[in-house]
Amino acid sequence: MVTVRDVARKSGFSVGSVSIVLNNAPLARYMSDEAKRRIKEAAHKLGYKPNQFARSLRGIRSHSVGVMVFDVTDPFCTLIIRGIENTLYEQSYLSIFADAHNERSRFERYLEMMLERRVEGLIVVANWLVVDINLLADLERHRIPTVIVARQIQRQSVSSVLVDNENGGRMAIQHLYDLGHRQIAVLRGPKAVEDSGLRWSGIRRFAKSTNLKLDPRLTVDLPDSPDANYSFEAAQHLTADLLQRKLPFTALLAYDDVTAIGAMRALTNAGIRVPEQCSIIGFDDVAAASFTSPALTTVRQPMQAMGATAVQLVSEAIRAGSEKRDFSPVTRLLAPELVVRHSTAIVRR
Amino acid sequence: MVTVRDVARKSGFSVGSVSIVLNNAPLARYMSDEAKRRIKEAAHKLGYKPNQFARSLRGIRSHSVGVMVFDVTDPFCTLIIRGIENTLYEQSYLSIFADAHNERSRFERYLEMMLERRVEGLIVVANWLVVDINLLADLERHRIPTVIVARQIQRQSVSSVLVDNENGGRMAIQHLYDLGHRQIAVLRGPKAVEDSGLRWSGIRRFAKSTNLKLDPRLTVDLPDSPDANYSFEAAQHLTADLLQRKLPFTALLAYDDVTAIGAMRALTNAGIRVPEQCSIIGFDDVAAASFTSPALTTVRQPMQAMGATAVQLVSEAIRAGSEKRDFSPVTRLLAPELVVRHSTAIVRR
DNA sequence: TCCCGAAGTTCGATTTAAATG
DNA sequence: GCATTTAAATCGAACTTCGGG
Repeated sequence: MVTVRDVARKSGFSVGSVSIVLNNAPLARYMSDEAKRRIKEAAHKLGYKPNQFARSLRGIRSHSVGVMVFDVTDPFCTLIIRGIENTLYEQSYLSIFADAHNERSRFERYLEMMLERRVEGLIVVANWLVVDINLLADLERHRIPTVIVARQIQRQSVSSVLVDNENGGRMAIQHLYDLGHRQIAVLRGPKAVEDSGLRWSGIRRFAKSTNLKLDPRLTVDLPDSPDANYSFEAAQHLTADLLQRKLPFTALLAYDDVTAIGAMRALTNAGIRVPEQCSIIGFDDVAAASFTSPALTTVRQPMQAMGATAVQLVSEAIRAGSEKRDFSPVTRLLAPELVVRHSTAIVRR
Repeated sequence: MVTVRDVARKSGFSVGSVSIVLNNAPLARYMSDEAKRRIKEAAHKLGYKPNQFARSLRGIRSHSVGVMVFDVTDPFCTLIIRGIENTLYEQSYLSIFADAHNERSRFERYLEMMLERRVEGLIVVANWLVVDINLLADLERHRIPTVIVARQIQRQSVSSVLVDNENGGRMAIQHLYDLGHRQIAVLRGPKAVEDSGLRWSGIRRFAKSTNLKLDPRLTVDLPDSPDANYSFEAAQHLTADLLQRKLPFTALLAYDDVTAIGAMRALTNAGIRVPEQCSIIGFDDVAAASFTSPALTTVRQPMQAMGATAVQLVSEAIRAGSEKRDFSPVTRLLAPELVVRHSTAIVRR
């Protein structure tokens, strides 16, 4: 292992000078260019890499950010992770990664481990499960910049990044409306999930503004569940039930893509052709959405951008902290985007 | 921050004694039980947590393992990541995570950053892209235990964990054969991907043993590509081409699930019903496989187990290293599993 | 005033050699 | 000499102080 001492010996300067030059410390302006050059050259030749532990021990930056995901298995979050990774990379941060597995105890233990490693910031990807209050209190107790992705939080110290759910809900229903659909079934998400409520209010607002009637008997909720993939089966059953009630509908608006795909399966099984006899629209634009037959029309969440934005927020907050400026947490709502594929069509007359 | 000094003050002993007791060092047997009790109590009361940086600085363990993924976006690797995470968690390791983005330069930079953090071991998830030779040399230069998942490597110092591809290929073809299929199209993976070759040799071996004829005109290769998701489109085109040639086939064996789903789309588009007119079988058992209509029959890779095994191998190697024992790298082949869903059926006469 | 160096201190935990009764 | 405990050195970087030219 090459240390400052080695560089000092090789370059003929003292450890102090080496440290000053290599860190571009204020005192470096008193050093001659020649000295700087020689020191840098020696460092490079020896392949000197400052020991991160020694730096961190001195309370300098740890150059790492904690990334806590609630469920890596959820297809929704892989692109978010890429966005996070990508942007952290650009800013030379390394990420300490943890999959909380939707378990509170894991979350807490990981949080502690991350704090021990002195992460400079924390990004929580809160897919699916409800984040309970105590857990947020945990996040608030420590004083490091925290951003939560895909969930809005009303707290003093935590920023949020998420898609504009209300607007997204509106885009979905409007797309169906524009295609001429008037009898629309809505498969809402679990009641405990806030996203679902927001999307629903976007839907309702649009309906009200256009005098579209949404039959309450055609509006059903997914059950609460800790498993994101379970919603596929649940959606299948709910849709099958819906069909049995013999209430006509020409389109189905689903809470998310997995739900939509489940619904599509139920319709196909019942001999109903998509989109000729029934249109389907999802939400998220998960990878699997383009793999279905027909390919799923959906409202895309800009997941990679969400990840990138999260990193920008923490990194701003970190900078603010180190410069002793204030940084009040913000909520960033990113615009969703309608992706028209082949699961929606003009209504048959 | 509570330090040893605080514990020492509170308990009335010296820092040294505190350290000795709390770490159960050899010298601890000379300390009175009473002293031990009081020290432990004080530490507990103060909520003392040893500073990881200080420990690591002294060359003790860093308690972290690097996890390098070539492409997080690939649905294939999320379950592997979960397996890795899960097992690392059990062993109290924290993971430093990086997404190499299929780029060599990123890989190298991340590798360097990880080494700076003194990761005790390294796990590389080599989905899709070919790992080039130089890169392996990089892995070999440093002396930390390394395991590569999903790729077999003939090197002195790197262990491998992967599915038994050859056997998996055999299982796939045998399933089709058992259903009565004799005219089978095979969509192989890119030539540069070793997995594909191994699966193919399993297929050929089975064919030979049963006198099944595989028409070379029905065997096509996916093009090499840096993007895992591109294979969906490629498979679609290849299958469409195949259909145009008017060579009859009653089943299609695809390199992996994404490929299979692409092929399924092409068949559906051409008005061919799956599985009634053509059976399809995939490989991997990605999440999307159960979402297609009909649900995809496939050969499952035990991805979570692969991740877990990788961790076990590094952790064994780390232990061996710290006890100055030898640990020669091994290759672990995990058994695939046939998952029969609804995309395969008995051949029509 | 400008340029540079030597030496010492700090961070927190571990480990050694040494000192106490 | 023995059982117990402790002071001091160590790890590597960074910053401070003082001092010389």
